[in-house]
Amino acid sequence: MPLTLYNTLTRRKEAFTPLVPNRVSMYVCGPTVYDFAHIGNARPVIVFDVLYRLLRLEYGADHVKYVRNITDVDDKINARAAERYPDLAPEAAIRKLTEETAAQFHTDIAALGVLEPDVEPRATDHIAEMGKLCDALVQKGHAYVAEGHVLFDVSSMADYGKLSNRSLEEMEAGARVEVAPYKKGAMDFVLWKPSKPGEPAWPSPCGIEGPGRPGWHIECSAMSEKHLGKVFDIHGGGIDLAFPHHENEIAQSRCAHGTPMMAQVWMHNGFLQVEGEKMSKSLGNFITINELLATNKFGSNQWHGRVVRLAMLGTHYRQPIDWTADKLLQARNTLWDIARMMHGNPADKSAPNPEVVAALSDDLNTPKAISILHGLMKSAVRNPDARDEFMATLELLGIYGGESVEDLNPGFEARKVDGARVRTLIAARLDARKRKDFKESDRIRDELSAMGVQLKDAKDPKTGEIVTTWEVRAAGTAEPRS
RNA sequence: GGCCACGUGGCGGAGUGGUGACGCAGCGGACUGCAAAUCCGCGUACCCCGGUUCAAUUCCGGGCGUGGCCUCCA
Repeated sequence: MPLTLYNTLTRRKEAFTPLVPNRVSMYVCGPTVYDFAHIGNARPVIVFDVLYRLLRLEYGADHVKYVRNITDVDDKINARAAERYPDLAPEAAIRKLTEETAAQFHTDIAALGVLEPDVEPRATDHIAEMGKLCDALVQKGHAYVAEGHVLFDVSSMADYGKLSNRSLEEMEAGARVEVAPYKKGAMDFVLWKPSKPGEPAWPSPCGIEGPGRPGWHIECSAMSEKHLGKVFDIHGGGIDLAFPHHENEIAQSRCAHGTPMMAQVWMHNGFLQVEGEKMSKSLGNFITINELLATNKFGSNQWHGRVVRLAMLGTHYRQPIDWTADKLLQARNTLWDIARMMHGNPADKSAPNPEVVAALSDDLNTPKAISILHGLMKSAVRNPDARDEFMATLELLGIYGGESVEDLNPGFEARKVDGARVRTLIAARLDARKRKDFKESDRIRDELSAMGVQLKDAKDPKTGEIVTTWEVRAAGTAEPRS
């Protein structure tokens, strides 16, 4: 199936061909680990996981290398570490903070059903590589040393600004911040900077005497080169990173290596809003992945990770997404339907549905894929033979992993009912129904309903016997249809 | 101010130069003692104004609205 991807660099959808035949390399900007990952951070994690799965399907699992980094050196980290662990030495505080935060990140996104990347490099393990990049850039005249800093000279690169489609003149005209006196050009950016006491510090490159630390963008240039090479296939991240982060990555990597491109395809997921507003701490609508999964803070419910994932994939990745409780409710209903049918059905080695593969191959059209999925679900209800393909398709999207309805209903334990008592009451009701004592049977049904138990009567197709099944309704605003 | 993205029915959300994807909700019906579930059926949607065209929601221009980015900063 030919794969088409929208390339921010050209502002077009383009047919995708790996640079090295049958070998796909992908780099996605991961988190800066200083705090809980928020729901906006979850979007690229989920979106590029779908792409990873699709690429593995097309090229084979061993032919795709997916690198997603962890940035563990950053001013925000330094500040947060000092704030949270004032009694520890700076270095120990930073290590503690970054390790804890990275572990939390892994826990949170594992619930979203994402595969692990092939390599998850950390910035602090690549300081030497960053130094080499600095050296190379200075040697080639693309960077200069000033007051202990290494700065990239943007005027040395003819097409700087191509990714974000802005010219140097425009950017300089729009600059709102005072320019540091040691910079040659207003848009020059830092590759390396001196460390003050208490800040993380490494031996500086480019002949600088004092210790220092890397600037923001250099870590991704270093890590992508080490793990994927000087030029690779796909680079992904949020649209907010296009400028300056990715623009500067391109500048560093291309100028250091003398290559015409860094990655051939640049993909950016759209921004996320919450209930129609920008997500920000000051608006009080800031929501972390963990809060979604483990608290009732959003939409008065806990949400299973698969529900979060399905809700996220309901919007095309390049579109802005408005994160609402209603989306989660709809996703949960859909997953409940899936779980009712598929729970306990072992996964099969079938191929996923070709139409869904085609939809995903068209620049990851997940909403269309999900719509096709609804049709597959109908077929699978009627025809158990269709379930293998359905399951394989669910697997490709990563939206269902064999969970039961109860699994998909976090917080279920809190509402747990006495199963033996429920079964006794159901038996009594069936008995009353046989006697046509409908008053009594309705009374029992109401009693169960008050306990949060919903009954469903069905006839056994073979015997004609009435079989009653039951489910516990979820708490909160949205009553499931079960 | 500059650059960019988006604006589709009650809601979500694809897509297309000419027969109203799909889901949720809603309505009608079948089935059921009732209820739930299930099944069948039901929708004069494309922000506004111009232009191109036999034909525009789809292309072009302008407007309005929403959002993003605009240097080492949170």
